[in-house]
Formats: sequence, structure tokens, C-alpha cells
Amino acid sequence: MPVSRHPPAIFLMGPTASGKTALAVSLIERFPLEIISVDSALVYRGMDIGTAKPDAATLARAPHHLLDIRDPTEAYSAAAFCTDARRLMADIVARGRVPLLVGGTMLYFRALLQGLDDLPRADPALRRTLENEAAARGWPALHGELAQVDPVTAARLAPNDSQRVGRALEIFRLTGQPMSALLDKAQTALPYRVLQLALIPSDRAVLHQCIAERFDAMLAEGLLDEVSALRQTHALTPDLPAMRAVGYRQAWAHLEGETDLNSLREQGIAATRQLAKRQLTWLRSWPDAVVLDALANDLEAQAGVLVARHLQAGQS
RNA sequence: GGCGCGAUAGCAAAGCGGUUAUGCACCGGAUUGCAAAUCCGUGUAGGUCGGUUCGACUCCGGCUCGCGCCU
Repeated sequence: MPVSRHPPAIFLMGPTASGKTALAVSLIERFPLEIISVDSALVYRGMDIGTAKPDAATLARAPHHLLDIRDPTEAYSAAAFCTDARRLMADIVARGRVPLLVGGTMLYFRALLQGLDDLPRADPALRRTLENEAAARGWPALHGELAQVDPVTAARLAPNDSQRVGRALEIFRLTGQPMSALLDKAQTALPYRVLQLALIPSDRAVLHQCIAERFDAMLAEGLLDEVSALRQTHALTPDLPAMRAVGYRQAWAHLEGETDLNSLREQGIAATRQLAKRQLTWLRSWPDAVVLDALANDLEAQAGVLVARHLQAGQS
């Protein structure tokens, strides 16, 4: 066995509504762990119902880092997450504990694990400029422009992939260099021995059922009230990352009178299913994932064995 | 009982006598500072029975079902 000097850490990854929080709570009560949330929506203050944020009682038992750290008018990012998470992980280790990273934002997990290249940060003003250009000329035209300055990146991007075409152009205009020339320069892999658990329901139909039930529960708990309250207290627009989150986008459309209640429900559930499918796509090809069936009766015991073994491995 | 209209993929909805409708959903995939985002890909379906035709989802008729009107 190759002995690693790195401290241990645990990832608990899984699609939405698969039971990650419950499993994390059970683990934290048996091992010296501290939870870091890996979720691009849970970072927002005031967005509780629609994000299925753990409630106060749960948080009292199992505190989560990286909850409620942004205003819904602000943007968060994979890079900001990496910075925050690495700092928190070091703090946790310094306290003699082990970081347990729990969530479903797979890009954040990957960025944390592999590191990000040294690229310029997002530039809101430039993004607005690019948006305006795209509104006038269409994204394929900007993709054509990208092909002139960065043919390598343009070749791997679809002409309509607004976000990536925009980002690649942003990088070029900021640095004068093509994004493709800046990759694989300075990635630093995470200096931890990581047990990577993937919590995946063995039956998609059951997951879909859980998603539908949970969305209905969110509506019953007042998702619409939550969103309209946020709209009153914040200068929100529908293109903000927070308001594009699953459930919030559909609630927004309904509050604008664009959809009836039944459409809101159907669209919200469908959007959640699609989110879960994308998360599963990440997980299916995740290199070192240890897959746990979210529907297994002895799930907590299985996870406990793996965690115990992983923590012990570093001792000797 | 009579007349009219309709019956198309999981749902919605078109054109067309012989070449992919399309939208949504589902499913698969991509994924480097917005990622719960953004994007890409996959559909021979035409109520049923018979007829016309080289060829019918498309034309004709019977039947069934639905909707409306009439008695």
C-alpha cells in the first residue's frame, strides 16, 4: 500500500433527492467529521424551501459550512468554492477532524479535486458586453469570432453554447491569449486522501417519485411565498444565478403570470429530474467513485464501514 | 336514432399520395470562475377493418370511440 502523507477527506456526492443529507448526519454522529456543503444553490441566504436546505434542527446536529454565504443578488463560482473549501478543509484538519464534503454540484467537486487552471476571473462588465453583442448578432457569430482567435476551443464548443463561448471570448479579451493555451498549466490536485462516495439510487423510477413528492412538499411549505418575499426585499432579475435555480425559475415564471399552478408543478418536477440526470451523468464516469445504492436498507452501515476503513488507513 | 366534426409518438400539435414536421417530457452525452447553469444528440407515430393505387398517415367506405348539434 502506498502510504500517503496527506490527511483524509471524504466526498459524499449524489443527485438531488437521493438522501445525501440524511446519510451525512448519520456519519457525523459516528465519526469526527465536519461537513462542507458542495452546492451552488445552498450558498444563498433566504433560499431555504426550494433548495431543500437542511432545517435548523438538522443543522444543530450537523453544522454545514458554506451555507448562506451569498446574497441572492450575488454570483458564486467554482473558483470561489475551491478557495473557500480548501481553506475550510485546512481549518478542519487543524482542529483534528476530517472534512466531509457533501453535495451535488459536480463541477465544484471536480474543480476541488483537480484544481483549476490559472485563468482570469469573471468580469461582469465584459460579460454584459458579450451578452449585448450576442443579443444583436447571435451566439454563432461570436463563436465564429472565437474561431478566429482560439480555433482549438471553438472546435470543441457548440455555436450556441452561450456560456462557454462567452467565457472563452472573455478570457481572450482579458488576456490576449486563447483559453486553449492557458489550460493544463497550473492545476494543483487536492492534497488529501479522498474517499469518494457516490450515492446513487438503483431505481430511477423511485428517484423520480421522491423528486415529485419533494417538490409538492416544497409548494406546500410555501415556495411561492419564499420567492415573492425575496422579490420584494431584493433587486432580483430572472437571469441571476440564484433565480435560475431549479424551482426558483419556475416559481418566478408563475409569479409573473406566465404559467398556471399545474404547469409550475410539472415544470418544477421536470427541471429537477433533468438536474438529477445531469448529476448522474457526471457520476457515471467519475474515476474513483465508490458507488452506494441510495435505496439499500443497510446504507448507513455500508457507508460507516467504508468511512471507518478510510480513516483507519491513515493511522498506521 | 339522424347530421356534422374529430381520432397522429408519453403529452400537445401540423403539413403531405412516395423525401425528418415541430414543441414539451423521457433517455444518452458534454462539462475549467453563472453549473440547480449552458449546450449537444436520439423518434418511422398516424383508432380499427376493408377498398382505390405501382405506392396510403394522406383518397373512399364500414366499424369503434370522443365532441357538438338535431329529433
